[in-house]
Amino acid sequence: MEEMLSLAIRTALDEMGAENVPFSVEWPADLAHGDFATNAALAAAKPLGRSPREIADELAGKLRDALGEQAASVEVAGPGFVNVTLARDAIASAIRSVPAEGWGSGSARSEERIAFEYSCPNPFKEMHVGHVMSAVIGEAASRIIENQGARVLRDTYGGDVGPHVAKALWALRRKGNENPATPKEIGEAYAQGSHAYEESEEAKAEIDALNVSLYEALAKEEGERSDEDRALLELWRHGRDASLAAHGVIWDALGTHFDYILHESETTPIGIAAVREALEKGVFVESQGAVIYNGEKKGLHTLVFLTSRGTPTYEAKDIGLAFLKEERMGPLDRVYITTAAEQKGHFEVFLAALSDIAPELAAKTKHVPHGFLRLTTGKMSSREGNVITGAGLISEIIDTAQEKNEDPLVAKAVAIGAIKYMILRQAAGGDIIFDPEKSLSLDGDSGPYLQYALVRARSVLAQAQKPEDIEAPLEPYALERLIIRFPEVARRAEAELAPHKVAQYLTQLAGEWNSFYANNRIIGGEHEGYKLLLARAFALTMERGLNLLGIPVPERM
RNA sequence: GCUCCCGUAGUUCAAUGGAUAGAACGAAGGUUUCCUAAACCUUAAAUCCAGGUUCGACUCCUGGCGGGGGCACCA
Repeated sequence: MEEMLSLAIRTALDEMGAENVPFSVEWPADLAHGDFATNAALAAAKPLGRSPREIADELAGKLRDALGEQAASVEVAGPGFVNVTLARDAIASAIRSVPAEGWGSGSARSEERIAFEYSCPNPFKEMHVGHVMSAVIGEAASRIIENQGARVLRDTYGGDVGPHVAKALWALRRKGNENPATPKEIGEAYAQGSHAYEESEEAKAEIDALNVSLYEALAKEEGERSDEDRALLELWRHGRDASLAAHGVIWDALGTHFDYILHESETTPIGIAAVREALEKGVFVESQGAVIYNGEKKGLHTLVFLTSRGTPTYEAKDIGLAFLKEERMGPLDRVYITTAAEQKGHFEVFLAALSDIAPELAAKTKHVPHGFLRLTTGKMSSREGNVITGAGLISEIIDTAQEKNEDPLVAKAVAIGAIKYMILRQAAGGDIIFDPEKSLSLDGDSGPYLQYALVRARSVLAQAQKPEDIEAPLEPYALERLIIRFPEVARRAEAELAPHKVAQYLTQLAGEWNSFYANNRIIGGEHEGYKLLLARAFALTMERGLNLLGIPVPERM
């Protein structure tokens, strides 16, 4: 419908001599202004040298002819907007034809193969809320992209080598723990190692040495490894496996999964080789024993890629990762990488370096920054003991949800819905302010609000006879006009990679449904058949919308 | 110091350069012989400051004030 309108406006403008004037077709904030509005007359006023009202009148006339029975009215309003209100029959027929499958899907990306990286917790550390945020955003974005026809390959990438691993391993060895099984043991070991690293010169030296030893042991062929290497690697594998198993539990709870789990230990050799090769070509330079990328030439920071000890930093590993993804997951049309916004500067330098090494890889890579979850009670820090782990957040919210829901499955769906909505309701990239005292909202602007609206609609449908298509009431409900916008909302959310657009829309939709529900008797009321069709269309829309966000739908509430 | 991002009701967030800046929480009041009151209906309440561009500015530009991130051997 919107496309048809755009085309009609374009044609009309062409006839009036305003060929290349850009214009927009938008949804008036107030439904009283119609279903669509265009600023075309305002935009064309200057180039045509005529008054906006005059052009708007002419344009409205042309649109009336072009749209025919589709439009109930085409009116000029305000300074020169042209508002189009859809005809009752056009709306009703759109409501009747909402498909049971695939409603709101598109084909804009149907030929594309896309890698989406998110969550990315490090082994040897507990998953914290940042990784949960990333997982929620990444899963929703992946679904929104898939909805436009693309094949999305989800991947997560973690640092299974590096100083943080050395700290954990060092502490585990100190305690004589050769087979750590729980994330808690590993998390504590990491904390102890970090502490020792800062407090003791001796420990620092040992940990640095251990870090290098691990890199070296990994780089050797199995036959070249010493007993010491093998023992270190075994401990390392135990720790990594235990961490990954714990992360898997949380990913499951969040309803996400990965097609590829990639590790820094795999990207390290590729990254080092690529950086060394590029060093010879002058992409990197040596400075104080380290290999650095001089970002100043592109207005960026200068960053170390290979340290003076010969170990790679995560920028070098990311170079390796770009190649590894292409090799393992490719061919890829686009590569999305989600990280915390604080890494923006680092990412720019990485991308600048990559564009010098492999421009085709850099060109298709896009960074998706996300904010932090911040506490109203102050900054999270392990010293303060107010760090929220992913597991802790989830179990806390489930406890809250359980107060109203005895059924654990329902409580879980409500809790996960609440967490996901909290993260997805606002534009990704900004911090989320979380008040642990108030916990999080299960009323109003919340995940459960959306779930509840859907559960009620389904309940009505379950109790009613099969919807019969009888006459629609003369005046369309606001709910109807909102429902038919869904495909366009989904399309825009993908184009702008903005899951919150879906969340915002669904909240408005749920509000409109709740209002309709409260003010209209459906079963046994007037126009029962049509109202049931409307309830069905609403339920399908909400269901699809929640699905795009990855928010589960409980059977009842 | 350099650089990036942000500043909207008491609070947490929306608003592709458009019409009367929209929700929710909180506040005040109301709604249940009727399909689930996690709901609905009312009311009060906001664009940091000063310029500029534009028919039109929360949005773009300049300057200020305030907050946050980043700035080489962590990730």
